[in-house]
Amino acid sequence: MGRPKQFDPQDAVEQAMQVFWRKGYGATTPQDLVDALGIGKGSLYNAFGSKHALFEQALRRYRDSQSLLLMEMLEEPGPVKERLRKALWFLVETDLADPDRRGCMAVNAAAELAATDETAAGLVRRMLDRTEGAFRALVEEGQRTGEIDAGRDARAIGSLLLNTVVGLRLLARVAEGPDRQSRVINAVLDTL
Amino acid sequence: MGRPKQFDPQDAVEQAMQVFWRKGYGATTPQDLVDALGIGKGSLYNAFGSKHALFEQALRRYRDSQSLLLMEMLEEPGPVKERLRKALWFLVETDLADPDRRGCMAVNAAAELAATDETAAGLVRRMLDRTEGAFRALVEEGQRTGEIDAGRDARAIGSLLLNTVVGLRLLARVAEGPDRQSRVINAVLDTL
DNA sequence: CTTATTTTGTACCTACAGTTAAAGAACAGG
DNA sequence: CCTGTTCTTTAACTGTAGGTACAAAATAAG
Repeated sequence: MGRPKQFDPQDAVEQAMQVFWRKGYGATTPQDLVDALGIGKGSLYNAFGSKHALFEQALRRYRDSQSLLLMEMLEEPGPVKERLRKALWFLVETDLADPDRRGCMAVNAAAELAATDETAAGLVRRMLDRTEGAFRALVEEGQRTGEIDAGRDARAIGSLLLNTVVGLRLLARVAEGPDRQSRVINAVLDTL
Repeated sequence: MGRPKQFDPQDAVEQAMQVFWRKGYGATTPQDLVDALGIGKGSLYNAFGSKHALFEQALRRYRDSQSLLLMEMLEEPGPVKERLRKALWFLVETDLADPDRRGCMAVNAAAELAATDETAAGLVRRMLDRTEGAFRALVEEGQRTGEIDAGRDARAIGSLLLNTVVGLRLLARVAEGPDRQSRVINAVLDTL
């Protein structure tokens, strides 16, 4: 019962995610959120409790959408290496095409908050675990098809790929063009 | 002429660097700086002008000290691959041994500020360029000594190494132990 | 010793961050 | 259509960010 909300909480979290992604946690003010969500301050705090709680929901939403995106990229048909190359290129192109150069929200959150916000750190940690696992699974698939030497440590290559992605997305924050990232992708894939 | 400063500006910048490194730019307050530098607010603003100007000096100082450190690591005697392995391990061990898990100040600055602070972004960019150059030079040395296949693109491997370091230092912010980073180092060096 | 110059300490100031309070509005159930 | 509940709006409120102003203090030059 009670008066129904005049906004869609899911949509609000989505908008909040966009703001936090663009400005970071600390630099985002309640006013920024009020403006972006198009609701009053009262509603904001009634619905989400605090800036930090809303950030947590926003980061969760980011995780879910990104995971989905990556899984889709990696599960397309074709040779494993090609899928990897496409996925990495997609990330780099998307990052560089973004006029705000937001990079990866999880990477940014780790850099800004990991030391002081254990909740955020844990969220990012588990996100990285999952991504590493996805890469590892892909490598193992490549080993089954004979595309990748079965003697190599799939887990280590998974870690390498995860680390590469993290690096690429950080570099996107300051990169002037795609050249360096292009070299990174080529160099990594050449070793598989 | 005039009254002499009662503190050493270089030392003050060093202390400021420590604070900015630990807390990030936005989360550092003038009060934090006053406490850490042990000087009054008046002196702070008289000497450095603004929080941002002091941050810039602190980031410059970080760059200089880090560059020196890396160059020293890479110029030690011994096989190129061993030097690389030692240097990467040193970074990871240092990062993980830090109770505050500060990671790399330049990486953190890129994640926090690149979109809004062109000065900081440029500083980080040039720092990355130099680091990449150092790695590339080391690879070329390895190619001259026959330790690394001379047919490979030294510049691309330099980019790969730079990207690896950036990733490792970001991971340090959330890593629970050295395992993942250890796998990354092994996987990268296995490919050289 | 005076003067010009720079530093220091203290006080002060404006703006806003992040949140809470209070009072009314919109529903669902009985 | 009254009641209890939940939402919305407006208005506060505390604390601090980031910085400025000013007078007193410490020097070097002459």
